[in-house]
Amino acid sequence: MDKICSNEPFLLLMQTTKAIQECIKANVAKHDLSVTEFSVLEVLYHKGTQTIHQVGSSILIASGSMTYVVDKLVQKGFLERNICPGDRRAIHISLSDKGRILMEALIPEHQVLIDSMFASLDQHEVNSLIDVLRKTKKKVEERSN
Amino acid sequence: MDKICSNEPFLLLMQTTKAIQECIKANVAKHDLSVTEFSVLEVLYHKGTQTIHQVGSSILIASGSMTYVVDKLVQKGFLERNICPGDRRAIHISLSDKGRILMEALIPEHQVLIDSMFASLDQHEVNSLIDVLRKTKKKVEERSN
DNA sequence: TGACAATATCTCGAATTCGTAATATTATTA
DNA sequence: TAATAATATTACGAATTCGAGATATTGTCA
Repeated sequence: MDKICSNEPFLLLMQTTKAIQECIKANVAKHDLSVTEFSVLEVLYHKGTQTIHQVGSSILIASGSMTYVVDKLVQKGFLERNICPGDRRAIHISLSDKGRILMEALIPEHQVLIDSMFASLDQHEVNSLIDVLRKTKKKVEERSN
Repeated sequence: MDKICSNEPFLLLMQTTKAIQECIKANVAKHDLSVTEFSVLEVLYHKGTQTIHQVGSSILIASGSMTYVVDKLVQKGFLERNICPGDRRAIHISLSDKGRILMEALIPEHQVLIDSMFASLDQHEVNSLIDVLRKTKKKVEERSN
């Protein structure tokens, strides 16, 4: 978004994030996945079996969208729906063998990609970035309340 | 996006940007505008009459999406389509009186909002943020080529 | 225990964005 | 100058996301 705005940090923040997201999108697209689909698989890979609701909360996706993306991933054979013992309202989803194999290959690759994006920063710069972003995020979230 | 990822700056960047975008979205929604619609009006406010293609390039929106959003804004009475003298392929868009009045009120308010998001940072921190984001953006863009 | 609130998922329609193809016009080049 | 390439917009279908409502189930409390 090439917004016209005198606030330089704002512009750079938007542009940098957009560039990063494009990069991630292009990367997961190689494996015929959308960013949302990848996020779902990522959560399941790290946390194991979860309910649809739990995953949706993790990646901040509406329930109707979760139904859609879970359908897609089941169609592609990367995950399975199962009954949730103890709560018949909920549905458990977990990686299929195919999904686990995919993610075992993808996760390290993804990590390297993310790390490489910040590889030009020294430790001091990383700490400074973390500090400044925390402050900014806090400020923005205060405003939302 | 509550991604599971050990890279702290990455996570914070995504979360902070998301928080900022939500905030802007909520703010323009008060005036019955989407962020994309606001962006179009913002470009026209600052640059005056532009072709649809020029505005689309500025805010990085596909041509088909531009047709859609321009239709919406014309319906709402905020802008006008006009012939482009000198190039009969192109179409000029510009703020209507109603659109200009809206933006004269909205732009300063928007600027205050954006500035307030970074108000907790001192000059040194702002400079550091700019510097670090520039480096990171450059790094990511290199990767995309 | 029975009524009612809360929760989880799914269905469905609306909104938005993209990409490709079609159309019209302009620019280039042989 | 005629043929071709490039450009600007629109038309249209596909993909994705959201939110409200429907259904089933669980939790709470009088």
